[in-house]
Amino acid sequence: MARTLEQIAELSGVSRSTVSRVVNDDPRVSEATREHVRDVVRREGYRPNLAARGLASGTTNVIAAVMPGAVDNILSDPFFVSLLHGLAVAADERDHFVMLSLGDTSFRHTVDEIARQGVVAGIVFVAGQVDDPLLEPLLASQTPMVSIGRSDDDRVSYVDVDNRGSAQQITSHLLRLGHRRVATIAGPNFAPAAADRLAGYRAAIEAFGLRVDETLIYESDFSEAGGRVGMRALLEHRPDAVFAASDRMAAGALNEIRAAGLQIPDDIALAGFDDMPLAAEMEPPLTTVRQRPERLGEAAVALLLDMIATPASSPRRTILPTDLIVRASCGSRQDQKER
Amino acid sequence: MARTLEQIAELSGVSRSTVSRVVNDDPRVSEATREHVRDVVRREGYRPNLAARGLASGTTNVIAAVMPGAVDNILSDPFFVSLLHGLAVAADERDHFVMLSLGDTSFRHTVDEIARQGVVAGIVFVAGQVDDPLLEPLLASQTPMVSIGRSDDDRVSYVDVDNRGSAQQITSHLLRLGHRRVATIAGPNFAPAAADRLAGYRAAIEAFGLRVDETLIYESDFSEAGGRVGMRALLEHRPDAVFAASDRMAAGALNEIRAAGLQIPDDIALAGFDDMPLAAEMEPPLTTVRQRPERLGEAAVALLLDMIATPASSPRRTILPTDLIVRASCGSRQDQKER
DNA sequence: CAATAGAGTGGGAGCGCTCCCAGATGATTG
DNA sequence: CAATCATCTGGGAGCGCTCCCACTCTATTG
Repeated sequence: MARTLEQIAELSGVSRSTVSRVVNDDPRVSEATREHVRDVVRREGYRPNLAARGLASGTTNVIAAVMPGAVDNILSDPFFVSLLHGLAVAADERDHFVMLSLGDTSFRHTVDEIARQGVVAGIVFVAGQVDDPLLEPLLASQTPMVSIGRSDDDRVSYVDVDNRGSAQQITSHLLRLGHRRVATIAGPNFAPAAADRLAGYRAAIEAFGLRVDETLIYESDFSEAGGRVGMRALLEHRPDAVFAASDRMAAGALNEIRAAGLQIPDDIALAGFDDMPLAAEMEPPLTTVRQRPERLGEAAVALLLDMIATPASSPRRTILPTDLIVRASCGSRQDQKER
Repeated sequence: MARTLEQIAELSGVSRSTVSRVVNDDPRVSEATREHVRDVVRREGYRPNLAARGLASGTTNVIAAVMPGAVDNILSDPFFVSLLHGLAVAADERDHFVMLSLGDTSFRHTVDEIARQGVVAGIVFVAGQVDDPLLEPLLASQTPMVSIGRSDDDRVSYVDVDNRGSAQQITSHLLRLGHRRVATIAGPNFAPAAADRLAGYRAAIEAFGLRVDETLIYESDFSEAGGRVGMRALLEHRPDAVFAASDRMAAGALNEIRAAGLQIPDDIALAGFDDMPLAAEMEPPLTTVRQRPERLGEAAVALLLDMIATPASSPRRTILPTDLIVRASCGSRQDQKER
């Protein structure tokens, strides 16, 4: 059924080697031969056998996406889903496959296997937390790896968005609108992104010449429930604005604010992070930071393939920009902008 | 670095063949030899090279998950995410890998590649619609395949939940509670699950001795927005209960009902389908049909590996049960049950 | 006790490809 | 015009495994 290199060679009257060169875009083939072989390849629908190629060359065109941590958290989050999408698209565009390795430590088995032999050309690693226990075995495997999200480990290459800068920007925006008691519902401390956003929040307040009021900081998780809990706690301290570290948290906060009989943005301004579809549909629409997780995925693949193509000892980093999306929830109507 | 079969053979003083037998659990090895070789394998951390194994045996332990259709729709839906999770877990448990092929027709390329050569042992196919255009090439590839969700094509093996029966059950429940003008917001007609749920709805009404009122049926998409639109249209026809074909639609319907100043369940009872986490948290909590997409994923892997192990000409089907989850939104308090 | 059957083991062949070296051909040089 | 070179092509070797056949050895049979 499926043709082999040898058969294509015979059909086009050249040698195995020449067909191989054509298929792999090796320049040392005359234009005429190349064209002819290409025709035959097309006509016969020939595709090289991946296993054979992998065996002979010692590499593959498979990228592993390792997403550890509690799966419920991971996958219910649209962020990861978009990320995965970006990975898949980018990999496809570059003739690579994405192999999935989801889940918690029970997947240790698979991770081992992925890491060990030449199964995959590289790994995209989505760390669940700072110093994820999977990091070490993955690094030890010597397989090229890109982490999604910053890592303190200086052996790790990563792609990330500018969490700190974005958080500072949106917090500054709230301050510039006249809010003074700007609170934040932070993400879990063990997540680098959460720590960075909190740091950005602090930086904005200090840059504005105010002192950070620790009672206006509540650490929670990224979920909607987490946002509700955080908001409930913060309401006691009478903030006039809240920066939630994720849109889902902002949604929870919104419900809580409303339950307290307060108006958004008049009584309390609200801002989120992510710009999930949900954000624009909230009532009022949510001011937030737009990040494009698909871009992260694409960038990760690009970086990874680059690292594979031209190995370097030092890790590489890519930081993606974000956009501040101003909507009604922060109270930045024209008249308010001026006050 | 990585050892080969041959090296393990030498280290344990037996032949390549014997090690291969041990690794592959071939019974034709004496217990003593087996133990000894196992020890060496463990000690050396030996893992067979997948590419070599694939080349020699002509098969792999990779399963492709092909999820076509508009990705935004697919991946924003927790259903697919859970499904993917189930696939990944089940595959891992059975020493298989999941290769991801997301996306629309731009992925045709990858699908081609997956289908053609012996890259994957089998395919789990998530059809976006009836007669998905990807179905034909996938079938033509002769690769064992399991579809998630029913297919009319009698060459297709699939796993599915009992959409029709579940919809009939929940609709009957509404009827038994005393509701007579039971409407439904159906899913898109091209989705088999949507068609089945609608059929179940019709069946329940007829089984109850009523006539189906076509004005009480609104076809929409599975999204929350779709639910809102559908509910808005249905409100004109004064239903006293609504069965939404997904929880997300139910959420949209709920907002719309509330916006119309009506009470749930007193003015209009509401029921959904899926039992997403959201359902229990709605106000009031949503009566719905629980399906476990992870189970679908597991079942698909189980069926697929079964088909690979013992090929049969006729397609196989697995239908998974669902649970009716009664909560407050349908108005089934004790006193109402009796009226 | 020769004939036969099983159980356990070893090694050759080959999966389809890439890599490397060698050869053929024609163009370029002093 | 012989010597050198670049360009293109062909074929051997081998990647690490599985599969098959052959072989040895012990246990069983009439």
